[in-house]
Amino acid sequence: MSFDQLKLKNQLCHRLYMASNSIARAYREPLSELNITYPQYVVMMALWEQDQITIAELLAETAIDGGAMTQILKKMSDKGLLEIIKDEQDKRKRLVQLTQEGQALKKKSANIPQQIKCNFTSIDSGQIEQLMQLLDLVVDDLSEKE
Amino acid sequence: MSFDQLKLKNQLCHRLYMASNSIARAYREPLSELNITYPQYVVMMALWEQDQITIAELLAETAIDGGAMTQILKKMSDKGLLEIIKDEQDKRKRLVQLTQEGQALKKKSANIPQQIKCNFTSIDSGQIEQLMQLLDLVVDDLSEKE
DNA sequence: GTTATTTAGTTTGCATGCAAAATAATATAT
DNA sequence: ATATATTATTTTGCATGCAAACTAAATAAC
Repeated sequence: MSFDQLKLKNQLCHRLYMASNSIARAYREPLSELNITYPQYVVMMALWEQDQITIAELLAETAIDGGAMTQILKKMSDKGLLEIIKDEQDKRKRLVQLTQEGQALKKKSANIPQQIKCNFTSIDSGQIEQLMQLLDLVVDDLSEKE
Repeated sequence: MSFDQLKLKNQLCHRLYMASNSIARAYREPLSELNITYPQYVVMMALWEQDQITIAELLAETAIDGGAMTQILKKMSDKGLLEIIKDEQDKRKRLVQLTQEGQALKKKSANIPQQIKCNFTSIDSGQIEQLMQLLDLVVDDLSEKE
């Protein structure tokens, strides 16, 4: 056998690894000016769309690890971006709620997508759309199927 | 303004994040049977293609972080998969060399690509090829340009 | 109505990714 | 030749991703 399948150049996983790390790295500088990390930015985006959701809902939206989420939310809470309040109906649950400062950060972030897109000179928006659709297929195929 | 650009569903970065994590997770089980982690597998793939290369070359091939690489190689060396030897010409450099055990692992890994591909039911090999090409464009656009 | 089970979150231990500082050795400059 | 800069690699500190164990609270079983 040829072992071609084991060559790095033929691995979708490695392409995803490099692309994901590359783009997360591209966000570092713009986000550091807002004093947040990339996963924290993801949490913010989720909350800007839907505020006052449970941690479980936030986990489902962001696909961030549960163990990491606890730490991330604690840091964001310390920074004054959000508050974690108890759900009186179900005391197991906790609700995440943006502070005014957290809400205000949305405006400061409005230009970040554009900043990132500036990097893309050899790929157009149609191809990015196509890329996202293909990635959705990958994620769907790999998600828990039961 | 609409802030549509800040919605999670419109973020290429988040698609890449989910896809990359999903596929790395898919490798966990098959690789745990070989007693290696995903980045260690990437190092192995690089070395199966080209053995006895410097750490710098290995970093370039794999795109793994330099700081992490030191630890990864140490663990792989402890497991007896490879050896790190000094370059007598240039004493700053160190060469990475597979052991017999490391070379033998290639055969045991031969079926892993197929195992992973079994997960893909809604995406065909043509689309995967297309996906990899698009990812290459992303990586190229985001790589250090100087 | 206790007991068992499930659900929501947190904690822990390990393995990175990353930036920045530190080390050691080679190459350059003057 | 010696000071300076560059290269190769390691170390350190912080922020996750992940699996597994753990806690607390709500549900289901009986």
